[in-house]
Amino acid sequence: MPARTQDVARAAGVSTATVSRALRGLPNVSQGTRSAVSRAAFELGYIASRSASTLASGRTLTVAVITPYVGRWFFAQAIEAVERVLRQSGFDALLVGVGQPRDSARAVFEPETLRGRVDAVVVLTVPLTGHELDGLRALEMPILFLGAAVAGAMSVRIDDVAVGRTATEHLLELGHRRIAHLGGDPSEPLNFSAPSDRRAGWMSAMRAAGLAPLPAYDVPGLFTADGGCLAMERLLDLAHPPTAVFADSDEMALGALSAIRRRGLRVPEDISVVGVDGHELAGIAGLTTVEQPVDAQGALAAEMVLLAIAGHDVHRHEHALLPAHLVRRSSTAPPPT
Amino acid sequence: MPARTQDVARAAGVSTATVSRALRGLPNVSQGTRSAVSRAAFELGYIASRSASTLASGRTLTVAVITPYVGRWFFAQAIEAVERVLRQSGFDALLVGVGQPRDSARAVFEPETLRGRVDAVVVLTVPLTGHELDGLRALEMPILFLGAAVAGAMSVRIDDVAVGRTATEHLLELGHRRIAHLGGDPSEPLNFSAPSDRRAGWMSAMRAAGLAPLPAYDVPGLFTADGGCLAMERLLDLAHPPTAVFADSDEMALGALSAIRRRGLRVPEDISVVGVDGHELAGIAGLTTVEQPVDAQGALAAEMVLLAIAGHDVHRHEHALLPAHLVRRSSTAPPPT
DNA sequence: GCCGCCGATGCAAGCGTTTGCAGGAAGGAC
DNA sequence: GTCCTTCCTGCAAACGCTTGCATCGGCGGC
Repeated sequence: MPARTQDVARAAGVSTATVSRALRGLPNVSQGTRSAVSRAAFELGYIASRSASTLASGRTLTVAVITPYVGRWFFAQAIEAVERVLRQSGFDALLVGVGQPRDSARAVFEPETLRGRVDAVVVLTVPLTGHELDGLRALEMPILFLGAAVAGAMSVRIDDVAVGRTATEHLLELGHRRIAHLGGDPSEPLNFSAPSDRRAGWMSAMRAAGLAPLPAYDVPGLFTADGGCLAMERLLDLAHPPTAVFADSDEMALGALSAIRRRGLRVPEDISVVGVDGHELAGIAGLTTVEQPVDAQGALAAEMVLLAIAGHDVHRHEHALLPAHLVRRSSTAPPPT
Repeated sequence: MPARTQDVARAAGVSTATVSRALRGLPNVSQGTRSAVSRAAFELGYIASRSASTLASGRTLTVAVITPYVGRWFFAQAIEAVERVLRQSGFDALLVGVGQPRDSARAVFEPETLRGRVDAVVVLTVPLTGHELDGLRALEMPILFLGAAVAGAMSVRIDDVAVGRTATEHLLELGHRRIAHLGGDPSEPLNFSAPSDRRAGWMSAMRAAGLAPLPAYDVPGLFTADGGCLAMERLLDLAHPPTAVFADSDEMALGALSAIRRRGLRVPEDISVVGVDGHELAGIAGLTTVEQPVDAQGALAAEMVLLAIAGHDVHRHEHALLPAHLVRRSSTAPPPT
């Protein structure tokens, strides 16, 4: 039913080879022929078959976006940006969700299935096994990690250690000494690098201030609002609760805020809270946070991957580090005296 | 480099036709041959070329997910569910973001480009133009609308009129009379059906209670927390502010909550707020809400689409309506006396 | 013991592009 | 006027799988 190359060729009075070249803007096609072919193609509503051209050329015009979550804030924002930029360049985004945690009960992510299916891969802070990583590399196509750096592949991220340090130093400058940390899930079989890096930043800032980061002050918040809420309650139950909390994500920080208020304590008078991300609701809630440019990271990731697909090997191993900056709001203040 | 059908055929001592049939579980292949082929395929790490098999068979094993947003809560949750179920059935999800609002400055969504690219389409509450809808129908493949009902296509959604009524009736039962509504963006060139349906539910419940829904009480919140915040401020500036607010989404409701508190008013003592969705942060914030099963909607949508692809015409026009129910929390109470 | 039927297999023709190679026309240099 | 380039164009061979059709045994019924 739909028009084929053959139909366009016939209508324009040329061969299919010329149609293919004309439509893709290849050189060695006369101006007259080119416009004749374009017109014929337009009139017939011709759209080249994706599978046929992929089969013949090996190009897919598709990029895989591998992600452990779609529903969580960071991932959703990043996916949106990546997809937008890809689409603007005529590329499709193939969404690949890999279960998390990826215990043996679930199907493993099998990079091999992407061979011939996509031209490049964007991996969203998925903690891959060595096996999966090797499989990905064996594909011999551009790979970009968004939110983590992996040797031998491109990456776009923020400096998570600096993020942790920035947040902690902000609290230290306000005069806090008992600063807790709400992090990821230590029981996750594979660790994301962001939480451990942010924790490292927290520790480093504490030590630099001559303070010892207490183990009891380092609690898992699972990167969810509920988790942050529960973790905060645990902290408040301590004999000496912290006067400030640094949460690895805004979602956890918002959970912490509600736990604090439910106890009848005030923020920031009794306890200060600082998060990470730049979640829309953080602004609404007056949460001080270390804002990261998610949209920019996603867009840059897509652009780098597109360059690599186009053969710009210059970027094949580029590691981009985008700035994150503290946004002071009303959830942080000096500790109670 | 990767193994081809030919290689497997040679290794198993059969023809490529038999390999194809054996590997896909088609009938008329002896048990012995089947296992020999499977073993050979496994040992060679054979994976059939997607483009070749699509070209030859017309099947793509891919479903397009068309969405105006990825970053917003409902969409992100729904996409995650749809993708998960598709993947479990061996299908890929092609993410297609269509700009919103889709003014002339942006590339229009062109359904024709999906021909031969996917086996079915899931449309997430995108308000399509008649032209786009016609284009989609011309594809002659299963189409399912998630979050809205469109004649001649499958759909999965909640009863949005009932949602509006449920929320409003809850407030009426508590004794509220001055009930406002935070809705979508009336300036959107194309209207989503959810906001207008929910508004209709609000109006219907008000009228049933013998009350006239005031135009001044019907304000646009743009479906964002910021928008909800601003809209709430406008309501509070009225000579006679409402004693209760029904917001079309939890994100707007959370924005409203913060606007109310920033004015020094208390929730629910001074003003009651009820949202819609079941956002994780709604639970944390104690927001009363009409919870909708987003994950279930997404999963069901994927399942229906898969059935339709498999040729079960029974479902070709099925409209599934999932239940939403009120979750009472601490943001609603009788009005101040 | 013959015939018909059925299950298992192979043959080969697509599916719709892309692309290396060759042919041919036109134009410039000598 | 000849020869060599330079462009443009077409031919036809892939690309790797699917599937209609033909073939070929073997088996049961009569």
